[in-house]
Amino acid sequence: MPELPEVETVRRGLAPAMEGQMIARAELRRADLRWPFPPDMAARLTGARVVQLRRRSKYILVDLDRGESLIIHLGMSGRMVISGLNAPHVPGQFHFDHPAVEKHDHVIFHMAQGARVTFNDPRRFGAMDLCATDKLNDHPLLASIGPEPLGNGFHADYLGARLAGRKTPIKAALLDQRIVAGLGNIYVCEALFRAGIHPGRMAGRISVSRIATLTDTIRATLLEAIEAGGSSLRDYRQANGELGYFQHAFRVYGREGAACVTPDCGQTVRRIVQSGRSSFYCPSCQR
DNA sequence: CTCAGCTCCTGCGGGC
DNA sequence: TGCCCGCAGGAGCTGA
Repeated sequence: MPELPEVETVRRGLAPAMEGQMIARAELRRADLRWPFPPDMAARLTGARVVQLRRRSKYILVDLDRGESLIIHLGMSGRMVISGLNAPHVPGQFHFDHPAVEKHDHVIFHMAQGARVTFNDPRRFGAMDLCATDKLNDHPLLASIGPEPLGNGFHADYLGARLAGRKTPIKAALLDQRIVAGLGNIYVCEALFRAGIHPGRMAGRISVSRIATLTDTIRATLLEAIEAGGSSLRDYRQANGELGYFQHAFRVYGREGAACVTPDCGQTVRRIVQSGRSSFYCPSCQR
């Protein structure tokens, strides 16, 4: 579920607890998530100071003062919970005591100033790894990821070139992280709806002008969702310290059988399965 | 290279 | 109430 906007919201939410702070102890409550942790991961994190938190695609990058970075992926069910951050002057403040350790709390970062950051992931599709900061671009998980959709490298000419000749449905192409970074099932559905493009349309058969519209709707959809996430941080709605899962109104995702939101459309949102994933769309608005 | 299908994992909801 | 099944899905992997 966490796609680019949710990961970005988590990154922003973690910053007050982690940036500039030392990791007094990294508590690994199991030896692996999707893959085994580096065998010496706890030792390499202990005593390191967090320089800054960055995001690349759906990955959170924790730059440490030792020239290494911790790579974190939330997978599908991964979440971060902050506790014990007693800093009323910090936006997104959380002041409460540490809760009891729960099932699926796999990694706990004990920060030197008392905050605790807990990574909980029932399905364990998440991942963590350590990598030299100046070699991150060569890391196997990051090396082949396409441009950031909110960055300068993502525009109509680029996307048109990458989609040219492709026979795969546009839905699958946009989920391909090598083409564009950070999109998942939800925001692909939403962006295609806004662009008026049917999810089953062959990627290589979309007009130049519609591809330009699509790049715009991808950006707008993501920016709106990030804004909604930022609001949830500001509004203290994440009162339990859990970051990244916020209320957001989707236009088609999860709305099978409901009325299309386009005024006077009158159609009903449909769901189809493409390569094993649900796609939601309006048969009238999307062609 | 491209593309479809399988796989990992657990929680949840529907059907009976 | 309890059991079984299907589904959710990011992304690496395999095989055609």
